[in-house]
Amino acid sequence: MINKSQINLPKTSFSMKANLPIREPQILEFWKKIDLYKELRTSRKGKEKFVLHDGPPYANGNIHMGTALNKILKDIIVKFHQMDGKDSVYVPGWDCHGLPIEWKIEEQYKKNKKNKNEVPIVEFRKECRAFAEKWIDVHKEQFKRLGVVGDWENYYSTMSYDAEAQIVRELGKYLKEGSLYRGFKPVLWSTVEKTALADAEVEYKDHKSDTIYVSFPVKTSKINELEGSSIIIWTTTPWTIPANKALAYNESLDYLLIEINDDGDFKNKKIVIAESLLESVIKDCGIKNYEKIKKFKGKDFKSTICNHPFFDLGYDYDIPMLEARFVTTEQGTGIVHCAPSHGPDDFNLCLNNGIKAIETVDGDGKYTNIVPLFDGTHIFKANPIIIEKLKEQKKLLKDGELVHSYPHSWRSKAPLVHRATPQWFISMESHNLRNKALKAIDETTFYPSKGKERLKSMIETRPDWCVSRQRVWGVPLPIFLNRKTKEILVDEEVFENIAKIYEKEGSDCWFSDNPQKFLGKKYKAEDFEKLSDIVEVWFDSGSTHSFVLEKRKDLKWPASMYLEGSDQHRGWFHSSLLESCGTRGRAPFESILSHGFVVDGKGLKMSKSLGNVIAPEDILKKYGADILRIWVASSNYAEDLRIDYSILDQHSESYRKIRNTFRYLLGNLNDNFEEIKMDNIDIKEFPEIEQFMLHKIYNLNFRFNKFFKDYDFHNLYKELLNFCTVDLSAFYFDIRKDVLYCDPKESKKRKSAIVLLNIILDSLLKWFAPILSFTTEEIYQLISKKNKSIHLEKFIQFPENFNNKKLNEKWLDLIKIRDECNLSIEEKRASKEIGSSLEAALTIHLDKKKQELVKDIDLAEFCITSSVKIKNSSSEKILVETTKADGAKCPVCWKISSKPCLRHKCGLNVKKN
RNA sequence: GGGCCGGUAGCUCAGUUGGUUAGAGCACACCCUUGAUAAGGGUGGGGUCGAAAGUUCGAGUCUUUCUCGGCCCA
Repeated sequence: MINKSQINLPKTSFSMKANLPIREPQILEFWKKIDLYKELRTSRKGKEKFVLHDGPPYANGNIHMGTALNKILKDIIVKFHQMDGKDSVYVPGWDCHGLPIEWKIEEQYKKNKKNKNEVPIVEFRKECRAFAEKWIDVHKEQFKRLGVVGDWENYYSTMSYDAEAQIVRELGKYLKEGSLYRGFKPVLWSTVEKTALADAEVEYKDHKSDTIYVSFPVKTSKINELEGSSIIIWTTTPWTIPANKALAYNESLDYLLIEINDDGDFKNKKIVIAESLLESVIKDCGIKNYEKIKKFKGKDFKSTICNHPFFDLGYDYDIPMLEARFVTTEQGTGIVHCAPSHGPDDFNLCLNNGIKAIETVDGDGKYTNIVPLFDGTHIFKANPIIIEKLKEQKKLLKDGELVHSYPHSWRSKAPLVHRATPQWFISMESHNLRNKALKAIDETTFYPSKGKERLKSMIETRPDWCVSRQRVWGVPLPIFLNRKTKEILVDEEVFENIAKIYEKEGSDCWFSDNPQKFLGKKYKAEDFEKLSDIVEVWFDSGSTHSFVLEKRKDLKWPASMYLEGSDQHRGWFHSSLLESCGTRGRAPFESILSHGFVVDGKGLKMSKSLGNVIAPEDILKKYGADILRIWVASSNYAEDLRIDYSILDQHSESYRKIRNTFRYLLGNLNDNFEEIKMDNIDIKEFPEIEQFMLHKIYNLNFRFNKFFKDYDFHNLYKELLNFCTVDLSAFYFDIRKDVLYCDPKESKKRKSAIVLLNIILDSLLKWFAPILSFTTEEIYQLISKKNKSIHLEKFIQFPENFNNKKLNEKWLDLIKIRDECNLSIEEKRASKEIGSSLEAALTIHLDKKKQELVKDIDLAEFCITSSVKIKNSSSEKILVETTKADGAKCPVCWKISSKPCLRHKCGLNVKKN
């Protein structure tokens, strides 16, 4: 018997078992030790920059799958560009101001029986700041664990003094321009938190509302028949009736005047409703007997004036009927009651008709003293009283209840109301902001392209931007109002003075220090009223481009890319676009990549109640970050991304395949990697199969580049995985085991294979590095003497002469023959005549053309059999016969032959080498 | 309720301007191997392309409706 040491069996210290949860933290330590981020910067100093500007996550709570997906995707892209030779800079950031953190602190107060109102604002804000800082630290570690490389030491935050200062400067620009104005508008208001809410802070869920059909007596009308009749409206907010100022109709609808004959308050009364809603109204109100009096067009309502249902109780003003497109026949009566203080549509309609909104409800949700009868009543307790009063006045046709989708506060879950309040707005029109933004969208590349339309349609229809909030944890609006003239103080010197102060000490002082400090010497504090509103958080994060991209020397403005979840079309993409277009006339990004949401294996969103939530932490513990990174790379981010444990199991199977591909390479190279100078090699000296593999590598790299350019990672990953399984494991590796194990080390054939293995290892390492950040590093540390880290490497440029279309075609035909051989072998295997393919002797019947094809090919080697005989055939069809090979098995190469094995002298005289 | 996006094998994904019998890898089954060995190879089964109707000589691809899911808005 031969000694196993006499053949070249693979040997490597790269273990088959990955043990990622243990190994990855060690690699993180290593990156820390070599200061990878700094090395990356140094290595690309002066090169073209790729700046992926981080959308700041809110510094609150542990990360979830969505955040993990986002950060990994960012990291993959950043690493791709870095390996593409660019200086690919990533500076992570956090969004720190805002209601959720305030709420957390207030919760703590409640727990400790502390009264928030007794705590000075500055102290409260300090606690908010500390809270945000704590979560930034937590996030930082969680993100690093995912393998995300960035400038973690010099992250940005919206609460840094620099940021707060710059936000003041940005607002100053709008104030100076005149597009930031004081308005009085209904905004979504929480009477619990006593604040206006941002769009993103609103949740819609089912709510049971009181519904009422109310009659408004007609005072005067051009339609004679309407005299003495009543207009019927339907509303789900009875408490807005005292604020009613108008009624709205749609001129294109048909309306009916009917007379009710049922007993009750409305006996013999005439009422008006839309024709198409007649059935639903009579059913809803239980009207049994009625008579149609007249049908008329909505436009005939023009100039009709009604009385308020509480006319006799002090509501003796006129209620005009106004035309409005927003009136539909989906629900109600086809006539809508308008309270300009309590609805945006109502507000706009009334404003256009000279009816101003007034403050009918205060911040706590109580009617103000300008509302007769209800002064001091809370609106949420007013419905029964109003219904009672309407009954009393015989103006209530019907009341009921309705469960419908209704806005709620995301924090307190309390129902919200529209309430007219003094707020600060950035106009979409006054200085052409809308048009500037639309143009900027056209100049931006979107991945996937459907994002463009999504953002566009939002910008086209959005109202003016309300940037004020009546809270404390945020950047104070830097506004002084002249006590006499009520004019806004617009003076760049003052804004700059405030900014300078914030840079030094932060914005807390706005609330505590003498206003004179901010006004400087030019103005007297007693002449001005200092605002106490803060800036809404979307303005904060929308300004990150100004205090991060513009301010930092290592970055550039505009960013190469913004990358966030698709919800950010209305969030950060949106606010950043507007802020930047307003101040700089263009978008702060060149491209936008948006990704879908993480859902469970069935496509349902993750929720505690469904019990389908998977935390990144669990995945890291069970699988490791590289598996999670594979999940990210292999999923199509243009749509929602599914995840569950069975999906992760599949991906970890793929990971093992990739890992074993590397193990084969390393084993046969005995961990001695040698970088091949590819321009110097004479590929014609290689056996054809090596040339064919070089062709495959060249073309794979071509597609790789294309996929990378399109950020099409799931197809890119699939190509790489298929290369490992199909082209390497089942083909090249399997065929070449014979040469690698059994041929002498100095043989030309084996040397060629070794060159190929080096090239393949090098290529795979680099292709996979942005995705398998940890595993490729593990391998790189094993074999390379060149750089400190795989991530400092560049992608390989393959020489043109690797590309060989003609050879490729030939080999595709050869593989067809091989497939036929395998089928034939399998038959004999199934009938138990042979086991291993080396026990087979093949006879292949080929026509002349195919014989030409196989002329220089060692088919036995190619099919991994002991022998192949070619026989003439007149048919184009490939016919293969398999018989059991005759003779003895060479103890070295395991081929069976009746003659001595030439390569190894039958193992009897195996050379030591 | 409205707008947008999506539904192709158990899983992740391909499927050009409508044109043969809808593909790949993984998973699965069976077999082989034991010199990549908690690995490797071979073969194979598996799909009413979410549902229905329509346009067409022909539909996974176009139209409509419905359904399920996601995001956004009200």
